[in-house]
Amino acid sequence: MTYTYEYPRPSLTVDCIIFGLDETGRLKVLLIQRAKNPFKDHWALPGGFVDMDEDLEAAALRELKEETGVENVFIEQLFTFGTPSRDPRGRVVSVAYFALVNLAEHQLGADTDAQDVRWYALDELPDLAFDHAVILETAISRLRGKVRYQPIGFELLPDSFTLTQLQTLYETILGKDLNKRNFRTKILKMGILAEDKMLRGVAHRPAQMYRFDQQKYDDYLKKGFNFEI
Amino acid sequence: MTYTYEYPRPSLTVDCIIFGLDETGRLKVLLIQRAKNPFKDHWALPGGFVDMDEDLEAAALRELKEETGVENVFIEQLFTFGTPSRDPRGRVVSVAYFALVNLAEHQLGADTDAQDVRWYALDELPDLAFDHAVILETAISRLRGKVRYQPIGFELLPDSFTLTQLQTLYETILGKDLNKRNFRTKILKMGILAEDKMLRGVAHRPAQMYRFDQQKYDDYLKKGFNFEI
DNA sequence: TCAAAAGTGTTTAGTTTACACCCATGC
DNA sequence: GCATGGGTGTAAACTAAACACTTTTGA
Repeated sequence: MTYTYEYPRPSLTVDCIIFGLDETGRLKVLLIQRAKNPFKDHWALPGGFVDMDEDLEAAALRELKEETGVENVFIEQLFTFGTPSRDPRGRVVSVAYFALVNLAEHQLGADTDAQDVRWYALDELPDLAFDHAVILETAISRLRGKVRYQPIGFELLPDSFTLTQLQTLYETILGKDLNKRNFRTKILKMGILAEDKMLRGVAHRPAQMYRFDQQKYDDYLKKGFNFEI
Repeated sequence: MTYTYEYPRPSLTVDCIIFGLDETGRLKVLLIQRAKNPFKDHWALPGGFVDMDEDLEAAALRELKEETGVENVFIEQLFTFGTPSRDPRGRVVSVAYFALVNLAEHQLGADTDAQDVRWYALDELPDLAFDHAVILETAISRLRGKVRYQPIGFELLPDSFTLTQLQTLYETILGKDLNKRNFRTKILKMGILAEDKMLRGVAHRPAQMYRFDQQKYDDYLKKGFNFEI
């Protein structure tokens, strides 16, 4: 079966940039190792062709699940990449989506298109296929921007977390140290955290754990906000 | 001449949302009246099909020029719209771009695809073709967001302008009144404006006019900034 | 008792918000 | 001289930034 058109058409794909935090607080990105040419054996962002009757976002979620096993994530459109030379197979335009997830909550599993799936630390990236290094750079910039006006971090951390964990995450994303006193004051003043149990069994003073309070967060958003840290 | 592929492919288009300020300070958007079906005679955003060897941004600028006569503008990618039902001709995915221009600096001219080209005030919009009302809404939200962390307005106003003009623009975009004293203090403290001549011949105290100082603006950006008004 | 990380007090500088007032012009 | 917008002074409230200190635990 073939498909014929009066004018030429580019192929349309989606790619996913999924960021996760590992146990030690390092920011990682989800990559697959390609099983087919072009770029066989290279690492790449999960993604693939959009079906004819499928929403772009649905295509991204489908490919993500098929190639990596990751599902139930909130994705957000990042940018559309369409430089004519970006794919050796011909003109391929790709709509990129990104998401933040708690790495520990997702089981990885490669399928036929991918030989392997893995979380890579951002400072230990392999060479990436196509223009995926550029796409990833774009996603990192967006993440840095987003953190300034939205309470990122809750998606990345476990349900219950300490303020030090949250601060470390912000420091990782922003790439700079923050003042403990001021960070705590600011975050708590937002009133979007609820106290949870204490973190005990550590060789230092037990930490108060918090959960993200969705109700209070919604109220906070309505008032207009500023997450500048 | 026809083009045959092994798998079906969506069509790819670009659309442009061009905002301009008129003499009286109203925010307007550039629309064309379609000369062809579908949606013949309806008003729509300028746009069209992407050529096979053409960058997305180049396609947007080409279509903009062809359909409206507007050229030499900085466009920025807004979002990609791909709901399967958005175009009655079949699956059409559209990459939307937006720009801010000084309306007075651009001469309008319709071509064959458009019967007419016109600036429409945002509160007097006609029914729009396709999902262009949704695209426009998205662009307005982006504009409101952008104004908070970037010195928008300089593209929209003439080279030389008064602070009241700038304040009125911000009030228009944000949809709320701002305090004159505080607006002036904040904008001037940024140090990105240079004094120009006085605005004379008006029936009130002459106003100091300013120009946007590109050099100082670049310095300001390097330091990190906050355009929250 | 010590190391390690949690958590608090407080001062200072700077920013934001709000309101009231004066200024220069053309008609 | 008055209507019209341009432009300024200043007090009070709030935030941000910096730094030093106390607390609680396990080993």
